[in-house]
Amino acid sequence: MKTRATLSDVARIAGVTMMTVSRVINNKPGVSAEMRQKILDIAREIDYRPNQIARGLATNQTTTVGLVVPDNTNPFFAQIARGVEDHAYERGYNIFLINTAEDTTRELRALDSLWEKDVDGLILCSSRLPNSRLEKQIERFSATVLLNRELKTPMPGTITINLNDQNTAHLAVSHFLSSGRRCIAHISGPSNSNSAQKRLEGFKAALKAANLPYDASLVESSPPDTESGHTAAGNLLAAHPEIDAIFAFNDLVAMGALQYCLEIGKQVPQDIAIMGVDDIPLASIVRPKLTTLHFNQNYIGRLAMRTLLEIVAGEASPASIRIEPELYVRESA
Amino acid sequence: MKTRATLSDVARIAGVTMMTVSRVINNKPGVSAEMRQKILDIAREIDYRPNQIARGLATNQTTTVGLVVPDNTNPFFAQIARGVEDHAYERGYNIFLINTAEDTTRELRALDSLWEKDVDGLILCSSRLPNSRLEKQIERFSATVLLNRELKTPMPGTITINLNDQNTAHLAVSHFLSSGRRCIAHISGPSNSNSAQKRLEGFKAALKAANLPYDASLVESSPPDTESGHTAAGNLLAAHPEIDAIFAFNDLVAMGALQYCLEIGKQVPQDIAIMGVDDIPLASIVRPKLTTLHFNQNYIGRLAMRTLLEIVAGEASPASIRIEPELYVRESA
DNA sequence: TTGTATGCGTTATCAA
DNA sequence: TTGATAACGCATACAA
Repeated sequence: MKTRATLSDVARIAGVTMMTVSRVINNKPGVSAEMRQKILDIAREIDYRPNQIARGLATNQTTTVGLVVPDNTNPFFAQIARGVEDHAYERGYNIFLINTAEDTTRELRALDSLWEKDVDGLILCSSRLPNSRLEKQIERFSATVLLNRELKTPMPGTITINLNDQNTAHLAVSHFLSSGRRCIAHISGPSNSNSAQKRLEGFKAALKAANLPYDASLVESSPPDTESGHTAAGNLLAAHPEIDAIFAFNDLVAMGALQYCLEIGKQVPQDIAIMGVDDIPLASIVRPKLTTLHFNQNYIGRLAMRTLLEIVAGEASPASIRIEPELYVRESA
Repeated sequence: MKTRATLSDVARIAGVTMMTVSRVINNKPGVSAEMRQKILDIAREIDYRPNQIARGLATNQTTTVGLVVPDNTNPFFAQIARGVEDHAYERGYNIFLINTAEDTTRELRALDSLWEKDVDGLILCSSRLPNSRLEKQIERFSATVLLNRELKTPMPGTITINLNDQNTAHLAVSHFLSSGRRCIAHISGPSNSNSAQKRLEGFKAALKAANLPYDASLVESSPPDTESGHTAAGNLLAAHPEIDAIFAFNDLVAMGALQYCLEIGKQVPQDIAIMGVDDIPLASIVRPKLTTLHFNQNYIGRLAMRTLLEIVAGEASPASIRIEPELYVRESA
């Protein structure tokens, strides 16, 4: 590794001070045209690149943001991350990606390390932190976007982006009902997940609105992955063979449920209908193709990054953004 | 956002110089036990965290590494990234994630920005850069791990990790042959991908070893995603309806091919066998379950990070690591 | 065991 | 239009 050129290298060669070099590098006025050109030439010649660490120390801006997700392997968050990174790239930012693995200790350490790294902003997805701790953490960052998590009271410098979980559940139940389903089960997400709670509420509300009773034994909580969905469906159907529809927490879970139903010889959707949430790419690949409540994750990711930069620029006020689902009827329901 | 405490804040309160505080923060000897404890207490009290930007400037170490992938949304790289991040977390490192979208311009900009950010090391996956440019880029980093990419000649401070692509193709063809397939097609990856080229070579070699002729019209190049696999299979089968086996570049492509075959009413694997590569989680979810050449991506990711840190620590010599595939026979072949 | 001086590469504030 | 000086927060070498 050859040692990198610095501002003073350029300055020495050009026979000027670091300041004038700094001015041209940062496109600031106050330098003659010929001097500017000369410096630019030299900089290119010796392959000078500003040291962002030093710049960060001087300006308190790192052109760096933190992205914290439960699991970047989950297609939902993978797509979100891609959207975030795409927009970050366009704006000249770099992103620190950190997984929490649904572990609050790890989440706390993630936030600490981002703070130490002095990121310009934070995008925190599906935080599992209790409110008080969460607020304490967020206060340390000058700009934060909370994804999949609400705040009891607005906080300066933070904007929340949430899926409309209530409506999501409502659309699912309505669709089941309108296609004649009568015994609807729900595989709920992690009980400490905000979305899971909201969707369960929506599920209950939708039943009530249809004058149907709510039976708690038709709801099974599960981690948000395929195997867990598989076993949850097993439990549900063992206790209630009469189930003719399952509303799953997300597509991954729905996938597992679908697989289980197929394994025990059920026809989908004839015998039992299955609906997921998210519309991950997988949903349209599996057979039967998954009916799901679509969210455009790439767009949400970009939106999160864009919003974050607006906060950084001081152009945004505390706000909460709600994203609406769209019902994509495919083959499983 | 409240302003953060600095070393000198702690020092002032403790009534000592920054130096002694620095010593206890970094666990260095030369401080009395009581002083150490007192400073620790104060630091916790005012929630002091070392500013890694400043520390980085002073030490030239940022405890930060860059991870460059074509697409973090591709399950293969998502798993790799997870492995990298998991191990980074354990070692106290943060990772910059950047997508190249298979675009060399974007890849170059990614590497430039990582260099400016002064990362301690670089993990570069599936670089699409021509050799000369690649070498020029790598020289700038003190430690780099190249994944899915070979180097003509070893370079100081860099280690390559590659899948054994030749053997991968060989295992696929052998399995097809031993199960009686006679007309084997290959959906090859991007022509500028190292892996794609090697697998194609292996494919040819395996045919030759079996005394079978190589027919170039049985090979179709395709981007490494599901839709592309779908259309590639379409092209192949339109020209050669007699194809009874397809070796796909990866599971995503295989998935698309599988879907296409099902759509035109072929039975898999009775009429046509399909094999992928990677063993992404999806492979065991889809129906029929995909037979594939398994690689443990999480392990590879961790290995890459571990290896990188060994280079950083000066404990490693230039080397090339080769990962062997394992045939996972499931249902599609 | 503790402190002083200096530097890392850059920007900001004045001055010339 | 350019330059001198200080500052960002911390670590290193050397003294005391």
